[in-house]
Amino acid sequence: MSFDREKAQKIWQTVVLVPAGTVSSYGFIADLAGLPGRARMVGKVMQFAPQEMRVPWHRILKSNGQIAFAAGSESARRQTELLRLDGIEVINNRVKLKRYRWQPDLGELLKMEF
DNA sequence: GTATTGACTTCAT
DNA sequence: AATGAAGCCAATA
Repeated sequence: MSFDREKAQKIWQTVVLVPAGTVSSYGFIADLAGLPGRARMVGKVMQFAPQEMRVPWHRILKSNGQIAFAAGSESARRQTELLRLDGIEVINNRVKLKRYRWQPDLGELLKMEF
């Protein structure tokens, strides 16, 4: 495989920081991971996230709060279920960002400097 | 090697 | 609210 393990690591590591009960977006994660403008790469890399890392992929949504998968698809339903387990309300394949958006503090971000 | 795709985002209609 | 175009770039074909 010709995939960039280093960038992937950084992305996974960033997503792991998203706490239960909150959500974030592909673009924002890309920014935090030092890859501004590369939201698509975040989604790409998620497929390859090793299970032992327990990456909370379901907490990542589009910038407008919608689930990235087509409404009604198998993946969308699974994501919806996981979000509800986190206590997040999902309506019409979308979440209210005003209510659930993750706002990282400096302490959390500093953990990533390694 | 070129071309298309896609777990995206933003701006402009 | 909906739609389209442009930017993005690694993975697939």
